[in-house]
Amino acid sequence: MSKAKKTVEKETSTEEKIKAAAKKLFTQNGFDATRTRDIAEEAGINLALLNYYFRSKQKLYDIIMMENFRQFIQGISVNVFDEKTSIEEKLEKIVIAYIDFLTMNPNLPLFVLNEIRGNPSKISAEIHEEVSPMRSHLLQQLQEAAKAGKIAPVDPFHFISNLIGLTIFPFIGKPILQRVTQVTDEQFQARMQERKKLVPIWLKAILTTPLT
Amino acid sequence: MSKAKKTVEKETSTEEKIKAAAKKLFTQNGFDATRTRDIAEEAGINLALLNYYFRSKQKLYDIIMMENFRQFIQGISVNVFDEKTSIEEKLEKIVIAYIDFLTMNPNLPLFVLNEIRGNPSKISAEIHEEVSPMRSHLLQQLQEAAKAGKIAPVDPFHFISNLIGLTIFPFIGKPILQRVTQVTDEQFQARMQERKKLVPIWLKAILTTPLT
DNA sequence: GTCTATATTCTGATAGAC
DNA sequence: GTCTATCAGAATATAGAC
Repeated sequence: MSKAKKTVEKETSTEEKIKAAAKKLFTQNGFDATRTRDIAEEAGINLALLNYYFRSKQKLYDIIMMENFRQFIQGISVNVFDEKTSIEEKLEKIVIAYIDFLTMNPNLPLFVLNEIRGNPSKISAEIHEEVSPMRSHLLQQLQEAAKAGKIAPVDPFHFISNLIGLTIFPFIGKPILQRVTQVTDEQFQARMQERKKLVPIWLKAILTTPLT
Repeated sequence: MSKAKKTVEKETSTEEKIKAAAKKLFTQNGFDATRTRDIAEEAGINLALLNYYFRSKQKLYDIIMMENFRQFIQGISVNVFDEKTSIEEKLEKIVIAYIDFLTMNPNLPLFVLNEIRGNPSKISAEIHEEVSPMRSHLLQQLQEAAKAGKIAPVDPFHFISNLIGLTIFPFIGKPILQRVTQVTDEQFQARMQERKKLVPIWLKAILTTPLT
């Protein structure tokens, strides 16, 4: 408090403006389709500044990408490790957290999937590190439920595929789904809210259905 | 038979070679990340020939894209319109056809989704034209089943989301799924074969589960 | 139809003034 | 820190010989 500050400094810094613009365009269009000039314009700054703050387009992209990915997987991590909640509750919470998160970041899943496809090894380490414990924890709890006879034995691959497919896919396929089912943006949002309670019910149904 | 032909002409034409190479690279890497030089090299021809046959990279891409998309949606169309088969049978056939098709073209879904995101209006007309009758037919049959009390009333959006999500998503998310569930390529293929019979069972379970 | 060589455009990055 | 002007390289597209 000794030194008087010029202003309250509420404005976002140039660096943050660039990152925000980059996140928007990169997640929307991917790396190759995004021009550094477009990022600069979107950020309302000059092209040279982009290279002043971040050394190159690639470095900026790497930073954005990692932050995106961390967000993407940590959207659910909070809810997985609580020892007290039952597997049913846990699934409910995971699905709700995912849908809420993706409602705020609808372009992220496709972006992440593209990134992984184009650069499999890069993100792999990150995935393994961050996701692995969650997966183990969740699957173990499922196996215990199966042993207790509450659900049918679970194949991890199918379970994860179903969980993610039912939860995330609508966001990935939103344009095609809306076109095919003639659903407006508002209706789409409403449907996703419905799925918060529907998907856990369906997952339970899948888990308890005998495989004739 | 009057004129003697030089050879049996089994070789694919230059135009076809270019299209095959373009399909491979475009679906693998997308539009921007694919270089015309790479297409030419992959096709075993000269770069100039690419512009000789197709006016530009964009025009070539448009052609490939449309053919891909037609394949993508027609993978199921054959099975939808048969009046005699029950809704259960129809779902079984659709899922099998889809999984078989995607096993042969694993990169197509992500490619198509990206294309739609980057260019929503372009494909929209195509979708509406080709898919609309199938959707109507299928959903009508579902509604009749619901009226007959065989299944619960169905929301078209949720049903289509579930059908596509459970069937297609594993192909889109293959890299991440394999990493998370520690599954090899061979095991992945085996799981997809399993899903041919599992997904229809699960869809039936979802359709018959009361929404408490 | 197919090639080589070249023109043209685009884009990431930098130099240098302020 | 921020800008203008510009460079260097890459990529698409074309001209013209064969």
